Amino acid sequence: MRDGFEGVSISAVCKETGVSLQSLYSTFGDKAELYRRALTRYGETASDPLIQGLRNTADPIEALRNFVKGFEYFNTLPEGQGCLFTQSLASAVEGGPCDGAIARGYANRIRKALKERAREASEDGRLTGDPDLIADSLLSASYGAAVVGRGGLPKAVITNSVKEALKLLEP
Amino acid sequence: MRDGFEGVSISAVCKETGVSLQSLYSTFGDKAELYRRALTRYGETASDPLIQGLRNTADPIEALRNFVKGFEYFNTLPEGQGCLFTQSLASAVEGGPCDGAIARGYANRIRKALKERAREASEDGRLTGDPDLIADSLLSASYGAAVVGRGGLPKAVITNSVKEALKLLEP
DNA sequence: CTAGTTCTAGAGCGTTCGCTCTGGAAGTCA
DNA sequence: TGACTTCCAGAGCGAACGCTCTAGAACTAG
Repeated sequence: MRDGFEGVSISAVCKETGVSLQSLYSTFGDKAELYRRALTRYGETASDPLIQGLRNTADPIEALRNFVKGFEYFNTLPEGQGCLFTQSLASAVEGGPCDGAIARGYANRIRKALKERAREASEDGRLTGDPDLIADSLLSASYGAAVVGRGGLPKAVITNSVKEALKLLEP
Repeated sequence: MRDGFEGVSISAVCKETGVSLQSLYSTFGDKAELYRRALTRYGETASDPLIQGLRNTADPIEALRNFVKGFEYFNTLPEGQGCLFTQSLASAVEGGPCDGAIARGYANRIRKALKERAREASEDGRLTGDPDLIADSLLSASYGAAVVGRGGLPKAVITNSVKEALKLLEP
């Protein structure tokens, strides 16, 4: 996964996971399907909890602030690891096996959740400015942070971005 | 390039560019070097002008605003095209041929230029808030916009992010 | 023209790819 | 025990990979 769809071979996956070649093919069919299932799984374990966190935090401002603070996570990853969806979107080729569809689906769900909470905060009068602009700004910022973290740019870039983004969420 | 380092074969490059296999190898040596040269070339044609624009625009606020407005560019790209550096950083694997070093170098140069202009604007009293935070925020936002554009997310995400970022650059 | 250089199309090298197939070990139930 | 299923290591398939090599076309210089 670290190396993307083309960058890794099936035999490497077997070696790394200890799963036999046979099991792998009988379970997933082919490499493309394995990749899609991995992305789906990643969504379930990484993005779904994120969306849950956005939705379930009672206070909308706190929900959004927690989302932004989560960007710091990308400063803690070991070299060569990062958000699979960001990598998928940044390398998306329509028609190919990794066409970004799964990552795009999750992006739209996160976007929707962000908008809902931002509008909620706005209606409560606790957010100055257009909530839709802020929601899209935070969504885009999350991808930016993922790239910065994975790419090994100075950690201050993310830290500073978080600080700045949090200012948007102050009354 | 569209498909990253592993995603494209040398013979595909020959077919696409019309350059003979021999010429290609005698000029670049091997595939990894060709990739690095392509990235360097991309920096010269895409990022250097960007940095020049940041540096040469007399008014620092206008320079930063133009940088942000440039994000809209990612809304105009055909499918499967985008910023090579963003793709490189998002897929960076240290030790591999595409370890992100070139893209990282350009990132730091853009970051430096952003900081300089932001500080300048701040010293002129035309920027509220910490210029370093704003500079890193804009840098990160640029990568976010590149991902959003390449990934085919709704164009409004970038448009809204630009609008919101421009608000940071108002007095 | 000839001699020398530069370029290219394409065969071919060894390797690895995604994927299939087979032989036999291991486990299950009677 | 014996019939049956489930599993896995590894050989092997055709294709594509990165890269090299060679024969000859195209060009230049004198």
